[in-house]
Amino acid sequence: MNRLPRSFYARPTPVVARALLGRRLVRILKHSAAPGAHLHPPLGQRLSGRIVEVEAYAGADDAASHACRGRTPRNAPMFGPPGHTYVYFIYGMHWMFNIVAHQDGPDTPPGAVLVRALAPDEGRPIMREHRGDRPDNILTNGPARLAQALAIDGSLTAVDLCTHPRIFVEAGAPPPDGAIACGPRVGVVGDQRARVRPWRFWIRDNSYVSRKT
DNA sequence: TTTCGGATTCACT
DNA sequence: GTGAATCCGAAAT
Repeated sequence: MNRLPRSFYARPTPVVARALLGRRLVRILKHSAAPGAHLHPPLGQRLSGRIVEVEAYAGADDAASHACRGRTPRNAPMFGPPGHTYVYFIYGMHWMFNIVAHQDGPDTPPGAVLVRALAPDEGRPIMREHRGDRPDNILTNGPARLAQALAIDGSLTAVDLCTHPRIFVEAGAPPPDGAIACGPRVGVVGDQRARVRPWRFWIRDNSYVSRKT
């Protein structure tokens, strides 16, 4: 295990977003209670995938960011230390997994990176169960899908990726610059500046990216 | 206390 | 391509 250090997340949000591509998001599930399980170390089932698509949401002047209207109980993690999680519920049924990322300090704007897609790796059979036995090509290509596949919900908001035993990001292998594409974020409507900001980053030609264009 | 709409997905046409 | 599902946070009443 080789977790990304706190300093990785303590940079401008779009910089962190781009740098997260290719890294490995890891989720450790508790073992089901098997006879004699208490005799062994709590290793747990390991699920993981490489991050292939992300979006940055940052600053007081980003109308698409949950933090744009100031701190509330929901978005409080975005105002906290970099390297923590921000998980929220939307559309009455979906969980979105974000990583808090912004420069450290008293007057720096809050920000977070939405993880939109993974290329699934370890624990695929378990992810498939979580996803209702849907085919592998729609296992983790979408923010709500990957949260479901990795069993991520609100209980994992505001936890520290640098120390939490059951969710973290490993250094992995970032793609070459030429393999990275960027463009406007998905589902952002209204405010013109927010709409056109090229803060969605993905690995070019990767089949797990949530949508074309 | 009510209303509104959302960083989405799925089933169906 | 279209509409439904379904809850909660935030703003308005």
